[in-house]
Amino acid sequence: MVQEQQTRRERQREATFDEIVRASRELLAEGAELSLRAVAGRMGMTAPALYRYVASIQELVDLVAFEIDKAATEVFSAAADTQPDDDAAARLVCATVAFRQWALANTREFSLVFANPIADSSCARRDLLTASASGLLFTDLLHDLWVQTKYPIPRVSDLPAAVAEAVTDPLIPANVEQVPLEDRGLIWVYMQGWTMLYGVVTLEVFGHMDPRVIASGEMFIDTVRSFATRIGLDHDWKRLEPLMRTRLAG
Amino acid sequence: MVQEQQTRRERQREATFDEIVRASRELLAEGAELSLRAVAGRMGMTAPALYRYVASIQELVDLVAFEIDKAATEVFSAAADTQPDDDAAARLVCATVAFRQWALANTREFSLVFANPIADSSCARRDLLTASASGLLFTDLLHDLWVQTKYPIPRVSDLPAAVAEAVTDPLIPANVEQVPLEDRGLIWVYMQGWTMLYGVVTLEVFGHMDPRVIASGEMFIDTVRSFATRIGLDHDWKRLEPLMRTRLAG
DNA sequence: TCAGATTAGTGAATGGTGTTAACCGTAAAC
DNA sequence: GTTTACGGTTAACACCATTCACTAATCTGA
Repeated sequence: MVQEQQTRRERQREATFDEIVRASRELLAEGAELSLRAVAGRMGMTAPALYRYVASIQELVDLVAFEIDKAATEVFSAAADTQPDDDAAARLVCATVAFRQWALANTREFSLVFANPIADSSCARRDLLTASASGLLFTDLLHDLWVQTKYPIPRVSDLPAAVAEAVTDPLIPANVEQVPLEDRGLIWVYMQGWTMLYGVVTLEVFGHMDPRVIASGEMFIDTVRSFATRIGLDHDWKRLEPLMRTRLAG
Repeated sequence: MVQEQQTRRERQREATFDEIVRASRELLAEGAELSLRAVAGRMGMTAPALYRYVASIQELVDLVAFEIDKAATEVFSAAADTQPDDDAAARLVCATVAFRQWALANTREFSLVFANPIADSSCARRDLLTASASGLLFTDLLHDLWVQTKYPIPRVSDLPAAVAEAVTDPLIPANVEQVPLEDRGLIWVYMQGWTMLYGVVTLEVFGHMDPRVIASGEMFIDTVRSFATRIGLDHDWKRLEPLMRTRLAG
């Protein structure tokens, strides 16, 4: 279609664009700082040339963060796929563990994607956030579980006004087209879960927690169990906890 | 005592030290970046002079973070003190709300104190963390509540090994000398609460949440309620929630 | 009291950062 | 085939942390 009649220049441009984010991610993975000079140097260019592709270093960071999120989501998704389709609970648990393990193993990447202020509310930034891949994955997993088990969710009419508005017309990542308006309480449950997960993992990544607790992962397990009861998985916990622990160890 | 026979130089040095953190906090409050040049410039000095007082910019940041934490804790403590001594629940709730409001009003300070990686585990850093004033306040408030209501806490013997170790010999801020070994399950409850509180507030501060939910504070309220049930305050929630909402609005 | 040592500051310099401006050759467009 | 736009360059500016050599003031001990 439109893709096919790409001019040579456009293809070239896109290729360098890809190389920019690739070089950036390599730098990050090597533990180096992300800087225009470093990125440019790695591709045999000079720093000012990058301004033909990004308007500022912040835009580059946002771009890279978006790509990292996409790539990490592949990992989480693969973790979920180790479990059968009809076992949504296990799939959710495995993705959650994968998220935590990835965060601890790639702390600078985690900081970039999940601990980066969105304060300035620049349009580009918000758009990227809204399309967050990991957000979509976890809402999907939670939705799948709900379809299978129909755990209790609040009625939209019972939610506070601001929340009702947010779940019926969400800006935050959520594949909500598929879920009918009456069941949007599900989004609220998702937000609750995400808040809890985010809390433990960020605390662990930043090291603001007893190192022995971090190493053991007990607070993470405790948090997941807490949310598990919230979504009616108590009866299943005897099975899910060992699964979690093996996943954490491996 | 020792203080009195301070030599002139020592007094001078301490005064300059205080001025450094004061200037740093002023910069932060004005929304400027914290840099050696800026701090030195504000005090009519040059940047290299600051190396007589701190070994690196990171050490300055840690120092300032420590002082900010101390000052902020005064604010949280004052919020608790608006409630009578025998109403530990209300005191805890008010301090919690104060924490959240302070974090949202002073996001860069919050990031400095609570979203700063402790990765390098430099001794100085760890020591400061262990002496975190806000951590001490919240453990105290939770302890007071427990003394008053004796809400259920896990037995240390029921806790996972790593957790038991962490609560009997804590590195993380906690005034635990006063609480006997059998009751150290309290520390675990504290860690759970802190994790939840940290999760919401950090998510809100970084803007990784629907702006309408942030503005309304509903997720924050929801999280506090969730923890309130955890510490046996369900029966009191009818009273505590309105208190929270007035505090959030004011 | 006075010499020697310690201390708190300076200016200059190094090497790093993001960013802007002027320029230039080459590839695309008409 | 001429013109235009693009993608790169170099040079420069304004920051940043940090180190070094040096100076002037203060403290210390004989």
